[in-house]
This record gives sequence, structure tokens and C-alpha cells, in this order.
Amino acid sequence: MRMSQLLLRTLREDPADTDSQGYALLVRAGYVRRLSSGVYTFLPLGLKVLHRVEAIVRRELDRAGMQEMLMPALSPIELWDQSGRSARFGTDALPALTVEGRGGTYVLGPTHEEVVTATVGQEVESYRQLPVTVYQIQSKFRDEARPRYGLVRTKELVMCDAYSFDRNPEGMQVSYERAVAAYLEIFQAVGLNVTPVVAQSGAIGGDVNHEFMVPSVIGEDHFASCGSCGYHANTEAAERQIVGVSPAPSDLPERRSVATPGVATMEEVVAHFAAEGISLKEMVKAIAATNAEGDVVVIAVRGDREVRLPHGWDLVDDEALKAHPGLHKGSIGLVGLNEAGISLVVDHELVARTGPWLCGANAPDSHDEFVVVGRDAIPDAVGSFVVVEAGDACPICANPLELVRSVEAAHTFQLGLQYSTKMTGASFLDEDGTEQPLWMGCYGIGVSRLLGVLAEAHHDDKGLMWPKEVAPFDVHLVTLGANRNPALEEAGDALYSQLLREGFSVLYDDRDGSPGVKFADADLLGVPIRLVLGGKGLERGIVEWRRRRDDTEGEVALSGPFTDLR
RNA sequence: CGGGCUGUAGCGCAGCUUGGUAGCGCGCCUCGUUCGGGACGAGGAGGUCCCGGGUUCAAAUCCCGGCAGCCCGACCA
Repeated sequence: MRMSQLLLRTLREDPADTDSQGYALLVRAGYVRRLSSGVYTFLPLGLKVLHRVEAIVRRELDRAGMQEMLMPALSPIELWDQSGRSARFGTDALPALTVEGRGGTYVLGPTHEEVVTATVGQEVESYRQLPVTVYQIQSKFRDEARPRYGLVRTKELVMCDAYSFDRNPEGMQVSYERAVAAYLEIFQAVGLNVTPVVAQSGAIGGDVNHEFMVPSVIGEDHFASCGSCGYHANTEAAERQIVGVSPAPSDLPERRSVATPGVATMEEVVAHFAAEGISLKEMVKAIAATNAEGDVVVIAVRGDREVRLPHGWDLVDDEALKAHPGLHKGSIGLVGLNEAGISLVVDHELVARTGPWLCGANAPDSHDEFVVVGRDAIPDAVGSFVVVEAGDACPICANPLELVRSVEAAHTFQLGLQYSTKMTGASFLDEDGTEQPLWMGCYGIGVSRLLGVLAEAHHDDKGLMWPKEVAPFDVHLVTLGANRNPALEEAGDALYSQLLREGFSVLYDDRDGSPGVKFADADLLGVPIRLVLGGKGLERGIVEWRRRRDDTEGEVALSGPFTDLR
């Protein structure tokens, strides 16, 4: 590509609305332009990178035996009524965009489980057609509350979504593992350091899923990481163990209730008992929640820790709490719940450490002191119910955990029968002649988001530094002063042609610009290899090369061949 | 969805307090001189001052109402 003809305009200053270095460079270097909040145009350079990432995704998924297809972005809302997900449209849980058309309401697909289930369900009639995994690369639409970091969080995004269909859970597991392996190959190939993390505990149901996290300063999530044994988990799923437990005192005081009129918040409780040296760490935070079955449960954790609700559980709001005579806002505690018919689940720590604990007394304006779990209150279940913090002990090896800021670049789910039992036609005839629902998995990778992550991961203060597998061009050829030296212009054109013949993709800066401008643009654009042909080089019959990533440089004969530059 | 801030030339900004019809840097166009790390001189083009209403002889500026964008938080299947 001759740069003189490329639709490209580089900017010397960061645009005002950029919130990350990688995004600022993508704009300055002319890869993308924002059309509106969270909506972007890929200019020619940006599209080249996007295409290169897509090519890697296709290559790896094809190798894994998946088949590419293309579903419409637009789908009738009736399909979403079948799965029940249309009920959640407009909420943060599923910020789908819909459009009114002549045929009714259409959904601009935020994801494609419904469409693919209907499609594949229609085509598959027999177990003989299974397993099958399909994928597509397509634009998705999500009405994000807050687009951020350029291509990282957008309202319209290019995504590769894959879906596997199997005849049984074992088959689903195999398909899932194959997809995960393919994803790891993709990240390796594009040049991103990814960590698959467990995103949700298997404690509730068999929902297995993994997030593929790329550590980054623009991360919107953290995952817990153990540097010793390799344990990784999303903070919503991470657990920790309790270490260094002190032996139980021989003479634990008896529990007693204390009147605490007007004391409601944790801070007020601490202030009230300040004279006894009570801090949040000696207290119990107890909250009311409804479990997956809809029963009210009290969850108790150490006072200074954040409660982590199991998947499918919800907090009981203040209004609903009033309907439970045994529970009082501000003084929910551990004692007497069984009598009130309310289950008590406690975090490991409350059992591992003997306490005694200070907590609400399940009566208005009253708190219990010297509570010992197991003596004064018998938990119905013990588990890990706190959000993991840095320094907590790894659940496997007790090494202190780190929290790593990172971007979710891909997500894989074992869906099981979640969609196939709700959608019509998502079944097949098994070997024994019975009709069975399809066992599904789904796998999404944010292709356009990867550009944002790549730009953030590979740049310096001068510009981008694309890994060669995704770079818009292999080499960036620069001639200096060719406009006033016909021989040099000719040599530059000849060199350009030769490089193309040798199979390189070449960005040829044939513009009539000063050396400084050309060099600065080359650094900004971030093509892996820069070739410079100047007057002196022409006389000596050489062209200079310089690698963007590490600034190593050298010379090669102008006559080529240039195979060593790869 | 709460809280804060900002909308002025392609980009980055000043002007607004104290109303008098718009300016700087970069970029862009022309000519000349330059030419190995963002050159210099001269000339030039380019603006519904986010939109609507109000106050006023007069509004980028003051008032009211919208819209958009950004930041913090909440949220993120």
C-alpha cells in the first residue's frame, strides 16, 4: 500500500476523550475513529488488524473442527420469548437493543444462543449428526451503560461466538475442552498473555465456565492468582482457606445480649463497643438473602469482609425484610434463627476461629456478645462466602493470593440443557429411539476488543508495537528525499515491488515529507519492521532495517533477498 | 441509574467572571527555501461558538429547558 494513497491521518496530540494509552494511540495512528459513545469506525489500517485477528481465530477454530456459518444480527423477539430472556431486556443483565419493524419487534443480537439453538435444532434430527460445533464472526449490539477504553467496552462489537451441540454431558465436556484449547492457541498466536480463570464455583449446579483474562492496567475485573500452585479464579468465584488459627481459650465467656438502642450500622456498633476494644474484625456481618430455591437464609461473615453471594442468590431488600419477624435490619445475628425457621450459613472463618464474636441479636436495638459458632448457633452450612482479598490464603496451597487487574477477552460456558429445553425443536433422536435435548456449550471471544487489548499491551511512548502476527503490514518502507532524487524514487519503487514479490505486505511511505515526520509516523503506526532507503544507502546499495519492538537495526543489500526480515 | 465536569475551526485549547458578533497552537492549501528524527518564511482557506427558548439596542458570554460527551460510583448475562 502506498501511503500517499492511504486514507490515513495521524494526530500529534491525544484526543481529549481518550481514557487509555492504547486507545489514544489507535486514534492518533489512524486505526479507528469514534462515531458516537461506544461506536467505532475501523479505518483501513484498523480493519487490516481486525482481519488479521479474525484470520487467526478462523484458523484455530477450523483446526479444532468447528464450522463457520453466519447468522443474522437481527432476530424476531419471539425467539427470545421462548428462552425467556426477552423479559430481561432493558436491564443491566441483558442490555439488548430492539428495533420496531413491519414484522414486529426485532432484536439486534447481543449474543446468539437463541438463534443458534433454533437453527441447529432444526437441522439436527439424529444422534448421528452429533457432535457439531459452529461459529460465526459478527457484530453484536449491547446498550452498555458506560462504554470505556475505546474498543474494550463498546455498544457494537465484533465477536466470534461458537456453540457446541452434543448428545450427552460427557460429549459436551469434550467439546468444551476442545474449545478452551483452541482459545488458548488463539491468544498465543495473537500475542496476548491470557489466564483462564474459573468464573463460578461448581457448588451450585454443574455450571462450568471460564473467563480468559488478560492482565492489563485497563482491566475492569480482578482475578485471584496464586503464584505458588497456579490457582486462578475470578473474584466472584475465588475461595480462600483460613490459616493460623489460634487455639480455643479454655474459658470462653457465656453469650450475653446487650441493649444497643439506636445502633444500626457496623460503624455505630464499633463505636458503641469501642471501650471493649471491638473492631470490625471481632464482629459478624450477617445479611439476609434468598437462595436459589427462594428460601430466606442468613449469611454470616467476619465484619470487615465483603459478602460473596452464591450464584442465583439475591439480597433481601429492606421492604421484604419487614415480612420476617425474626429478622431486624441493623441487628441480624446468628442466635435463634433455627427457632425462627431461617437457615444459617456461615463463612469458614467464623467456625475456624473460635471468636467469641459480636453480632446482632435478631431483636430490635440489641446485640449479642461472646457468641461462639457451634455453641450458641448451629450453622446449617459452612462455606466460603466472602469476596477474596489480596493476601488471603490460597484454597489449595495456602500461599497468599494476589489480585490481578485484567480484561476479560473471552468466556466459555457449559450451558447444558439451559436453552435446548426451553426452545422448541432443540432435540434429536437418540440411538435408542428416544427424543433427547441437545447438550450445549457456548464460547465467545471479543475480536474487536482484542484490538483494544493488543494496543494497550503492545505500545511505548512513541506509538504502537504490533506483534507481527496481527500487524497491518509486515514492513514499513520509508524513502527519504525521493521527490528530489529520481534515482532514489525509482529504487524505492523497485524495492517496494520486490518486497511484494517476496510475499511481504508492505506499507510504502512514498509521501513527500520530512524524515522526522516519516519516522515519527512509522513509530506511531507500529509496523514490526521499518526499512529506510536514503541517498547514502542508495549509493552503497543497501537499505537499513530497524525492528520496532526492540530497536535493533542493521543493513541488507538493496538487491535482496529479504527473507531474513521475517 | 446516582454524583461531578465539559460542549468554541479537522485535532488540542483560550475567550465567558465584567455582554459589543471570535482567537492561539497543531494540522490543511499556495509559493519559495529546506531535507536522516515531528524544518523555516510569506500568503491563504476553514467556525450554525451543541440545540431550542428567554433577557437585552446587542449573547460564545447572562437565565431557563433539552441533547451529547467525559470522569467517579453502581452495573457488566
